[in-house]
Amino acid sequence: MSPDLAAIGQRMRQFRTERGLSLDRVARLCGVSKAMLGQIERGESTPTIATLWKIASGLQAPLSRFLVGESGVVHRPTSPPRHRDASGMIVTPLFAFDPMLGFEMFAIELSQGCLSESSPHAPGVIEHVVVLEGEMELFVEGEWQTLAAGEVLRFAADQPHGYRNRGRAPAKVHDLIHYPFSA
Amino acid sequence: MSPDLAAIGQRMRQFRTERGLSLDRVARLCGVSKAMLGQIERGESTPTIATLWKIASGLQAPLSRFLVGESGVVHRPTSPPRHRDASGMIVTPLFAFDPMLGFEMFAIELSQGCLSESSPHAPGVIEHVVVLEGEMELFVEGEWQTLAAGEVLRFAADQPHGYRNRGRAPAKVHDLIHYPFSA
DNA sequence: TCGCGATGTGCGTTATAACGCACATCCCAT
DNA sequence: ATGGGATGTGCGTTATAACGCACATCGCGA
Repeated sequence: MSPDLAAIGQRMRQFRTERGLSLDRVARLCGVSKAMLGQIERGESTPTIATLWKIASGLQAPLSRFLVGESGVVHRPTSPPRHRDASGMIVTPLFAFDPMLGFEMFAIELSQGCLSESSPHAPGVIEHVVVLEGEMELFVEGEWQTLAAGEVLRFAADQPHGYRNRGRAPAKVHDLIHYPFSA
Repeated sequence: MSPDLAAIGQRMRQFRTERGLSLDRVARLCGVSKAMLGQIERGESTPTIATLWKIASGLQAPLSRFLVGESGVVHRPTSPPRHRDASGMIVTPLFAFDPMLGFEMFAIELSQGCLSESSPHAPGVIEHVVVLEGEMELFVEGEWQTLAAGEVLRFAADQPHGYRNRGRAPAKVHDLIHYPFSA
């Protein structure tokens, strides 16, 4: 969840040393003092976006090169951050929302007979549903659509929508919610 | 392209007013003083990445929402053509790549004993793996990590990485590949 | 008209990002 | 050893990000 501020310095240092650059050289390349660069790499200072941009620009690297959080770490759903809904939905977060990536992802189990109405999200929000097991129905744009295992549906979630399971077995789905770059 | 630092405040203000939020409300949502938010919106102050992260996270918006401008939304279901790899991987596209969303998503089945080495992708590319059935191993940052069903892993894919299945059953996983917003 | 809540901005203070410079260390070549 | 160049870190100063609070303004209803 947290931006992992300590790690952005480590990525910068790795990026720099990988191409054999000195702090002094980088300082001249991007117009940031090498003392500041050293502090950032050691996690003793969090840069402003202005200086981070100067660094990324001077190194010709995308911003996301330094900003992505928690890379290479396995998330084990040990004790459930698992959260049961009143309507019979069991929601398990898979990937927490990350501002740099713009989406979050859940595993959802729909018990038999479950019905969940969802009020519209913010404008531009898009949901992606992948059915893993069982069968479910999605209310989208005024009508119910049936999805079997292996089928997917992408829809605009800034409208009223809902999920239900009228089958005789629980349904397991993945739900990816993507937040827009513009409304 | 230049970051257009003056415009990031305008985008924040537009984002906020579009959903009828007050500075005070946003301040409480993301833990940043409303005075600071006002200054940022007016371009009188450039935030640190820490506060920008707090803002984006509190507003459930991607960082790139304020760093670059974009527009357009498409929502269409995709049909699944299936594609077998030489190494024993069966790759089924779930969601095709969409430039507006910045990612694509596959369902992958790893047959028993399968081994697939992947050369590095472009800088900033991030993969998200979710194990659905069976067990698999991922080579990330110099070491193999084991993932059981229900476990997930996010890693930087601009480095050498690989997948293999040394279990006795086929493994089913989802793979989401996110491409950075280069600048 | 009066007042009251809500909103956004100005102000003084504190925390800290960023700079320039000097110092310590390491690495070679002599 | 020994000196000199290159590298990374510590230190004092300055610029400014960030905070809390108070003030000005704008509806809106009594």
